[in-house]
Amino acid sequence: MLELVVQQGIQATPMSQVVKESGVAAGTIYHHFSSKEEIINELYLNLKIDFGKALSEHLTADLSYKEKFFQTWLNLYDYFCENESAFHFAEQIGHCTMITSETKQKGEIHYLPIVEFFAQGISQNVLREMDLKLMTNLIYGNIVTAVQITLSGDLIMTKDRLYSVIESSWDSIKKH
Amino acid sequence: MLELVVQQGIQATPMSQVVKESGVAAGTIYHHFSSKEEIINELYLNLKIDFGKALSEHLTADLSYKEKFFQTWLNLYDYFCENESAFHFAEQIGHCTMITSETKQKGEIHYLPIVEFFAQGISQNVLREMDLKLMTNLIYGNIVTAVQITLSGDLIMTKDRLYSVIESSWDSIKKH
Amino acid sequence: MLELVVQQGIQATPMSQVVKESGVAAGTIYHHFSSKEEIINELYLNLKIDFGKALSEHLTADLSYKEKFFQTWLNLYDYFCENESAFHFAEQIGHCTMITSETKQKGEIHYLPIVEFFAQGISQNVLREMDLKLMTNLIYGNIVTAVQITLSGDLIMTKDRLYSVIESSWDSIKKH
Amino acid sequence: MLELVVQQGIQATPMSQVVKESGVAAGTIYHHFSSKEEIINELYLNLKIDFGKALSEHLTADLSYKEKFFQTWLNLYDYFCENESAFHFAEQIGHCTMITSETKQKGEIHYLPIVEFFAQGISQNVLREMDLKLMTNLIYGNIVTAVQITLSGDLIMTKDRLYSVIESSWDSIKKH
DNA sequence: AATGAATGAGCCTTCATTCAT
DNA sequence: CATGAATGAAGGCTCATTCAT
Repeated sequence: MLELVVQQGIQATPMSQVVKESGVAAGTIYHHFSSKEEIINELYLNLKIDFGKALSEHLTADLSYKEKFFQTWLNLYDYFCENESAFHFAEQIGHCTMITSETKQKGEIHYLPIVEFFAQGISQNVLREMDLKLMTNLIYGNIVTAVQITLSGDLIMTKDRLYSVIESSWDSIKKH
Repeated sequence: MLELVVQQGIQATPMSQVVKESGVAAGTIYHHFSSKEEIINELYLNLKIDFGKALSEHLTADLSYKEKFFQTWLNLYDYFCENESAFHFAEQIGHCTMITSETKQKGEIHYLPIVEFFAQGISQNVLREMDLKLMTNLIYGNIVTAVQITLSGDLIMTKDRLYSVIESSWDSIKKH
Repeated sequence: MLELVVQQGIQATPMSQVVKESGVAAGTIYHHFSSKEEIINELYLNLKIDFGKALSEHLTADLSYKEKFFQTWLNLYDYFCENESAFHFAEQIGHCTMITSETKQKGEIHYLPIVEFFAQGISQNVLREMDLKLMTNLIYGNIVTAVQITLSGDLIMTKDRLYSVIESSWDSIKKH
Repeated sequence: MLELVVQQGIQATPMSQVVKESGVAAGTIYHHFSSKEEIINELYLNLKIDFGKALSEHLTADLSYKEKFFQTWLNLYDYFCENESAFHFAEQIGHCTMITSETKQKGEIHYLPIVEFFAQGISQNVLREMDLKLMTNLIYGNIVTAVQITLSGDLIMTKDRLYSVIESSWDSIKKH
């Protein structure tokens, strides 16, 4: 059911549509969730879990730090491109007041491995000194930009272009 | 009048609120604009003009290319921090279907000097080879990230931190 | 529910009034009908069915053609006088664009027996040669006129006067 | 200016359109009329005058009573067919509460010659005994029916058909 | 637990009318 | 006299939510 709402995409989706697509009655939904806000928060959390999972794929021990960075970057990029509605949902979440700060905090847990990964990079002198929040958001922003351009269709995202962007990302945080 | 609606911030703002805050009657607004959509589009365009103006401030001829980049970056960052509602409005614009593609096209005109600035950087071998759309969006994304963190209050944006971010931005596109 | 709206009478009646008089909430109405237009069309069809039923009452086999004509005429006249709002509704329907041609077509089905009755009259040489559409509309118009005068109260419609009108109607289409 | 509103046709026409089409400002209109209702009433009266004029055209002294009836009938029929908007306006007038009974009374003055014509017919034993109001409305209704069918385009109103209708009208009131 | 009809505040917009200029 | 910007109540309709069954 949560999946369905994600596929709908937006928090702008009326509950009436959710009801129709989910195949259950309005009352039934409100048996499980106290409000639309709760559904959105639940969804948000589920997505964060998915993101967390996606991020750590294909990260074998034999990869160098930079290679791991590239793989992680690509993991999120691919996930968003393949789950367009999840991406748009995540995009909209940022600009709506429906997500409680409590939920946001809960969601960040799933990003801890990444934050940890960046922290390691800094302590190992592979990445430059920078506030972790700043650094992670900067890179996340880069990925979002790449996904936006890819999905908009304004530009065909060739492999060359994509790797050039990742390289940019890397250069922006790597130790000089 | 446009200013007032911008201060409201969001296109999700109901007209009833726009009416209340603007201090004029509903009919009055519709005397000047044919629909909410038109208001939003008008606003969008006005903001783009403002952005364009803000971007080119303090760009004296004596500055080096990198210095100009820094100044431009700061110009937009400062503008957004000082016009928080304009920032939030711009953020939401991206995810709503209200802005016509015609309006978007018109809006891009005001960014031409920047695109030109980046193009120069590439042709002068100061910046790396990269699609212009990609490059500008990447940097724009960096600024947005910085503004978001600043405005969220999660992190105090000291001068050091800010310059560290701009340096990151620069490193991500400068010629190796 | 349909009945209630008919009692309101007019399609010029605002939905807010329909809501108030019907005793249900606005949303409830739109739960059953997708728009005001649909309500009006539904109403129109229901009325046509009622008309059709009313028209064929008391038509026993022992009546002569002329007597059947008189009875039919009176049937519609009585129906309109007893269902004043239905009459006014029917009157207004003609001048509004809300009724779709599809609905109109559906509605005409219920008039077929009458048209058939007139056709028989012509083929049996009881009625004069005349386009059926013209003939039925002429007689319908006579009835409407009589009802209007009756309901306006400008003139007391005595039995004598009424039969005089029906006689006029009859004379206007009977074979010389 | 009045003409313009008639051409618009309907009382459903918004004043804003009247303003636009008339070429004068809203305020100007309200200098001359205290309300939309007054405009409609004024229009109504003007039309009644026009009707009155139309009715008595081509009525030369050499015509027989029946011929005069035919001519009068045709006068109104032609007037309506040639002034479609005036016809529709008149049609709508009946079903709206905007026309005051005072106005209606004033309007009837212009019909007096017709009423007189029918009265003569009765007293001269050419027409049957019938309440004058009833008789005039019956005939008026016949004309309206003919015009409606003509303007609807559902049936091509040939000369034969038209004269057949007028004959029907005549037969409905002529002395047996 | 599940239903879905019912709710009613709120949405964007229109329009007859007013009033300062 | 003329203007037209301003008014604000009212219009049709939506939608998150409730509640009797």
